[in-house]
Amino acid sequence: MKLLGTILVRQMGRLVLSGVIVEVEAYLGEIDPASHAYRGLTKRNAVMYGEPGHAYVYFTYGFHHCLNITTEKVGKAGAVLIRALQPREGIDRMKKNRGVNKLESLTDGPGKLTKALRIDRALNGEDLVASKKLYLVRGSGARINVGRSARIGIKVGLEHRWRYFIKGNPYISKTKPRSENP
DNA sequence: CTCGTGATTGACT
DNA sequence: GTCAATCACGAGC
Repeated sequence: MKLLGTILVRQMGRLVLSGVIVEVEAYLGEIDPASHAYRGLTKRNAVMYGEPGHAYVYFTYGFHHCLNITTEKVGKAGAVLIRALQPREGIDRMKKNRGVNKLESLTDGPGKLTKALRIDRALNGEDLVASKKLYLVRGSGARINVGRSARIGIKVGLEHRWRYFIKGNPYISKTKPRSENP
């Protein structure tokens, strides 16, 4: 996944928060039962059908926001869920936003990183190329060791191993995919 | 350390 | 009415 190693920047006035993307999951519409777009276009997932390179932000579990980046052409649903970041700039501010002091648990989960970076549905549909509030910066290009596994937190579509992460990075999420069935 | 569970809103059936 | 791409915390090992 090309997004691994890319830097995600959140800018609020003079304040800059950023981190390196270290863990992602791919979701495709139609063929993917775990995707929000599996049952077709709805109000919530409309952004997934729009242009690639935009932010798809949704609210879940009554507490958390999750950040996705759309990947497919207009009319085709597809997005990549950003699951974890390695904090880079504005770390003190992120700690404040999260109310924690440990660097490793600052952004090692999809709900955590949106809270740390103050991402909410106001940023849904944001153009990550043109935006000044939330955008991507090409990484260093350093060689990275990519691992792969089943996706986390879903009950269906486990046959697709579409979770990608930087192997050995301490900031990836610790939760494991549910492999068995209750 | 690992495991289980409660919290709480919005969108879909 | 039901359920969700999650997290924090407390109990038990």
